Parts: sequence; structure tokens; C-alpha cells
Amino acid sequence: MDRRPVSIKDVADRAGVAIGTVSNVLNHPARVSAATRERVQGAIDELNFVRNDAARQLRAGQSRTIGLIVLDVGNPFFSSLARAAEDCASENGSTVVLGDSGQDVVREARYIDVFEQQRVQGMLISPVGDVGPRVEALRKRGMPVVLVDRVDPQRRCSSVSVDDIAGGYMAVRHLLEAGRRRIVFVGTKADYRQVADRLTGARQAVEEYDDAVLEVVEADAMTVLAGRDAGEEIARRRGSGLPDGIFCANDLLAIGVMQAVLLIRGLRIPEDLALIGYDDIDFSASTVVPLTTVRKPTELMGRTAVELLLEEIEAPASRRRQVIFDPELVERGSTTTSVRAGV
Amino acid sequence: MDRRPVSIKDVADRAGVAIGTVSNVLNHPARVSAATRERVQGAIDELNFVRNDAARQLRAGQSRTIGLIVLDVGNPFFSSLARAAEDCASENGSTVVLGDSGQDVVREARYIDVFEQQRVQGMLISPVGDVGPRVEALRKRGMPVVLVDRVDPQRRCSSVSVDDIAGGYMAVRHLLEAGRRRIVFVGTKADYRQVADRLTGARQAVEEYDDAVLEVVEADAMTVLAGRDAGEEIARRRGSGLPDGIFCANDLLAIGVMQAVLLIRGLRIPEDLALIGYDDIDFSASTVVPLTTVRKPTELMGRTAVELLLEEIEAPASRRRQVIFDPELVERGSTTTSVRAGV
DNA sequence: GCGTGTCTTTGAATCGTTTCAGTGACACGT
DNA sequence: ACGTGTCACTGAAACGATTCAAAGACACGC
Repeated sequence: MDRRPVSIKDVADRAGVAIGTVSNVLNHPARVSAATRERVQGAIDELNFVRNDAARQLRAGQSRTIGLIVLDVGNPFFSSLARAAEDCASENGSTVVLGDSGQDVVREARYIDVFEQQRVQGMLISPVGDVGPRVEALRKRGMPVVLVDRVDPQRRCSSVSVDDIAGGYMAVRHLLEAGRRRIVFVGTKADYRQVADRLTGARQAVEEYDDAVLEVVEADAMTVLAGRDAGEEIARRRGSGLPDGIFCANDLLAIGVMQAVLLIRGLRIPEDLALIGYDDIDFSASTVVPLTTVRKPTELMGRTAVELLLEEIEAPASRRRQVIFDPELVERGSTTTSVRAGV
Repeated sequence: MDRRPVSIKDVADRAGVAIGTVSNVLNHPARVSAATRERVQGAIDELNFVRNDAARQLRAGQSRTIGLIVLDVGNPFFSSLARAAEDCASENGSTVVLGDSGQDVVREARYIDVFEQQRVQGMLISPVGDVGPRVEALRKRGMPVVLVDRVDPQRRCSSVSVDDIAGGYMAVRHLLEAGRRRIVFVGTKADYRQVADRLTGARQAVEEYDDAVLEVVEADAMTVLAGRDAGEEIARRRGSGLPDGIFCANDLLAIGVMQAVLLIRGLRIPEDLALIGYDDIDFSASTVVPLTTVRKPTELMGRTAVELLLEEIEAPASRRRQVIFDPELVERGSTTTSVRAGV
């Protein structure tokens, strides 16, 4: 019904005080006497006053908002990272607004522009492709930026990321400790750095055991279907050609491999063949044999990203930090018969 | 390096014009001569001027931003709806900012407050629990609101939603047309309206066939595990107790049923047993036998929601509209041997 | 009665933009 | 030469909040 929104002046008139007093009630209640405070609060309630953030921000010169740009909100990694970031920000009196670039440089650029015009306190960006020029331009204008899931090669801004070499090492080490020696790594041609890192880690683990061998089976894509193709080929093997442990570069591949191995040849998992994936997607706990996998510490990454950003906002001259987390092993039934807890 | 951000005044000084002229270059380029326009543009580029959205908004009284609050960004339904909404909004010169309530009333309230303080043009809300009071308060202050995936019982605001009764009908009708007559519906006790609606639709379809029967099997939850339990019970049946078609209230249940049916008894899908789910989650195309399912027209819903909102923004007095979409059937291998296209 | 200090309240300046009435400049027709 | 119109540009008001110096009220001690 109200045609134009209620301003602080309307509240002041209603309560019979100066606008400065209303502002004090909102921002420094202690400075105002109890009687006045109540009267002003009453006027605010009666009029349904909602503070105009644009005006506040204009005057204050800074907002209480953090921009977060992710590659894909549909990806559980990013959605739970976003949630953790929101929690951490709200504990610090800020709000996170989310932009989904959908791996599209144009959309990414649009969100960066919008956030900059909105004068967000800072941005958390999981960048598409080349980070360099765009982020540098932002930094030149004094906008704090923290990279997520990617490191700035030039160390110009702080970042949080995961050590995939360590992850690959953990996965294969786990297979080896379970007594497996004929290990297969299933992954795409190492076009992604992440796949390459996981393989590197796998190699390091195998080298620690004299009697262990690692074979690489190439998949066409990082999908269930590609995993099933790879799995079928492997499942058909006889004798010593058949591995006793498989490490897949992600969970989708592992699920495909599991489907093939169980159905084509009726092998038992983990007795005949131990299987481990990577990422811990939602579905991995619900496969026929629950999938052991390696998980990024998502919540921790989200919180840390916000903390690094707030640090930089408060002390713009402080040194940039590259925080690299180790992933964690999630043991389920596909590698061990006795699992601690099935989720 | 720059300590305080560049303002329109700095640009004006640099270009040797009045600030009004700079504003015209930005907002009404046609009013400015080509020579001046270039000079101003040059100054903008040299100084890296970025427009202050707070000041613009304060003066203009309205932003170019739409707030979208979803129950769970991790849910593919919402993430693709969000993407469609963003696309539609950007075609109309607006930007969508996303808030994730995580099914939490407190977080939902916080986002509503933040968005209202930011004076967004309007909000799209997929509400947690009771819509009434909160939305009514918003509307009283003149804030346009469109509900997503839920109808306002009092028809106070526009909404986009899906007809789950029609969806349930389509699913079972599809089974019946494939010659199945002993149908089982797997779902939770009808606490969710959505589950109840799907069952209602299923009943309607069965009633059209004299020789068809519908049995309801209750699951403990809408999860893969609960589906597996239900599936095991069903798979152990002999003779006429064994259905030839199963409709699950969502895809997770269907996946669990599939796991049980294939492994426990080694039944063939779809020959012995046709199976259909609901939602078309990502994984449904990658199950051992690709899952036939029912999908909400997500993109259409996102675009329509934005259109309804823009309509209301432009004509606040216009009539509210409840748009209800029919879902669509996605045929895959779990119901028919010859599938058009396997995704 | 007067200076001092504390507590509350006031009112004006300010942030960076948009908008709009007004000022020149210049061309054109009469 | 003069009115009329068009076009490009100017300068100040306005948006709604925060902030801060200053004023007012009051009590207290001397």
C-alpha cells in the first residue's frame, strides 16, 4: 500500500526526535536514553521502517557483503563450500552473495563487474581459465580477492586449495596397506592438472613398495559411462592381468567401474578387488558397495577463504597466503570389509 | 594502490567537463556529442572508473537486482532453476543474487532482510515452511514476490509450480501403456504433499484400467537406502505377489529399488519389472539400467518466475498469476527396451 | 552563584550519483 | 536584425543514511 518507502526522517518525525538520534538508536544504542530509544523503536515498528542499505553504504564507503563466484552451484563441492563461507561470514557480520559463472568467462566477468559496482568488501573467486589479467585489474583498484580451489602462480593473492598429490598418495597407500599390489589407476589423459596430480601421488605411493606395480588405464571422460567402459575391459582380464586394487581419478569413474566389475564378471568387492574413488560425491555412500573415496575438506576451505579475505580487508598491506589443505580418506565398504561407520 | 575509489567527479575533471556530462555519457550517450563522449570515455578508461552502485541506487530509488532464495543450492533442481533465472534476468538488464536458506527459517529470514535493505527489485522465494506472515509483510511494503515451487494458498502473490498429480499420472500411465498391470507405488507415508500428490495421480491412472491394481509400499525415507530395503522386500516375492511395474516417489528410491532387484533376485529390468522414478537427478542417466523418470521443466520455471516478477514490477497493480506446469516424462531403459536416446 | 563534567540530543555536512531547469552557441527563416 | 528552435553542456538539488562538533540540561563541589 505504502507508495514510497519509509525513511529515517519519517521515523524521526513520528518519534519527535532528530534524525541523528534515530541513527544512533540503530547504530549506537548505548548513546541514547532508554526512554527515547523505546519511543524511536516504537516508531520504527509502527512505520515498518527498513534501513536503506544503499544510503548507508554510500556514506560508510563500504558494504558488509562478500561476493562469491563459483564455477557451478550444482556441484556439491561448491554448494557446501558456499554454505560454510556464508556461516563464517555471518559470524563476522557480513553476508555472502553468490554468483554462478557456470564455467563461462562472460558470466564470470559480469559478476565481477556487478560485485565491484556494489563495492563488496571483497571477492572469493573460483576462476574460469586464466586468472591473471582480470584479478590483477581488481587488485589494482584495491579490491581484496581470494582464489578458491586454485593457486595464483604469481602469488599476488591469497588462495585456498587442496593438495591432490597428497590425495592420490593417500588413496593408493590405503590400497597398499590393505595388501593390494597390482594397482590400476583409471583417469583421463592428464589434461587436467588435478588428474595429473592424483596420478603423481599414486606413483609416489607405489614406489614405496618393492613388489607393487601401477598400471594406468585411460578413460575417455570423467563420467560413469567412461568408467563402465574401462571397468569392462579390466573385468574381462584373466590371471595376473587382473588387478587387486583400482584407484579412479574421481567417484563417477569409480561408480562406472563398480557397475562393470559387479555385473560383467561377478567379482566381489572388496574381496577380489578393492576400489577407491575421489571427491566423495553424495552418491558414493549409496552405491551397492559403499565407495571408499578421498574428500576435500570443503567446510574448512570455505571458512578459511572467508578468514583470509577478512584478514586482507582489515590489513590490506598484509602478506598474501597460499593455504593448501590435505584431503581426507573416507573409508567405506569398497576397500575394507570392516568399516567404522557407514554413512 | 589507489587509496580512495575514483568518482564521477574525478572523471569530469580529467575530461574537462561537468559531472552531469559524464553521467550522460554513461546513461544517455545519445545526448552527448561524439567528441565529448570519446574524451570522457578516455578519462574513464585511464582512471579505471567503476560506477558506485550504491549512489546510483540511492538516487534512482531502485536497483537492478533480483533476489532469489532457494532451499538448497546443492539440489540440481534449484541450481538449474537459478541458472535459468539468471539468464532471463540478464536479458532484461537485471542481475540475480542467490541466497541459500538451507531449509533454515533463520537463514531465510536473514536473506529476506538483507535483500529488502538492498532494495532489490523483487524476490523469488522457495519458502521454508509457512509462507504467510513473512511474505505478507513484504508485500505490505510494496516488495514484489514470486513463490517458486509452492503456491500461496491465499493467492496473494504469483507463483510457479509443478502439478505433481499430473506427474504421478504420467508415470503410471506410462507403465500401463507398456502393458504392466500389477503396479507398486513406493513412497514415504504421505507427510509431504508432493508424495501424496504423486500417489493421487498414480491412482487416477490405475482407475482407467479395469485389470490394473495398485499397491502402496511404504519407505522409511526418500533415500537410496530406504529404496533398497523396499526393493529387497519386493524382490523376494513369488508368483502374482511380484509386481511387473514399480513407480517410486523419487529417483533415489528408484535407484535403491534397482540395486536390490538386480542383485537380490537377478530380475531383468525392464523385461521382468519396469521401473520409473521421479525428479531426473543427474545420476539417473548413469544407473546400470538408465532410469526412466519424470522431470520438472526447470528452465521454464526459472524463466517464468522472473517474467512474472518483472511483470509485477512494471505493473504493481496487475493481477497475480499462479502458473502450474506439467512435468515431462524422460524415457530411458528401465521401462522400454527401445529408447529414443540415452543421455 | 559559578565553573566543571557527564549525558543526551541536535543539525548540518557528507558520500557519489541522477536529474532537470537553465545557459550559451549556433543556424535558420522572415 | 530578430525571434525561434535545436543541440550540447552546466551546475545545483536531491536521494537517505552516518558522523561529529556543538549545544542544552542537569548535577555536583566549592
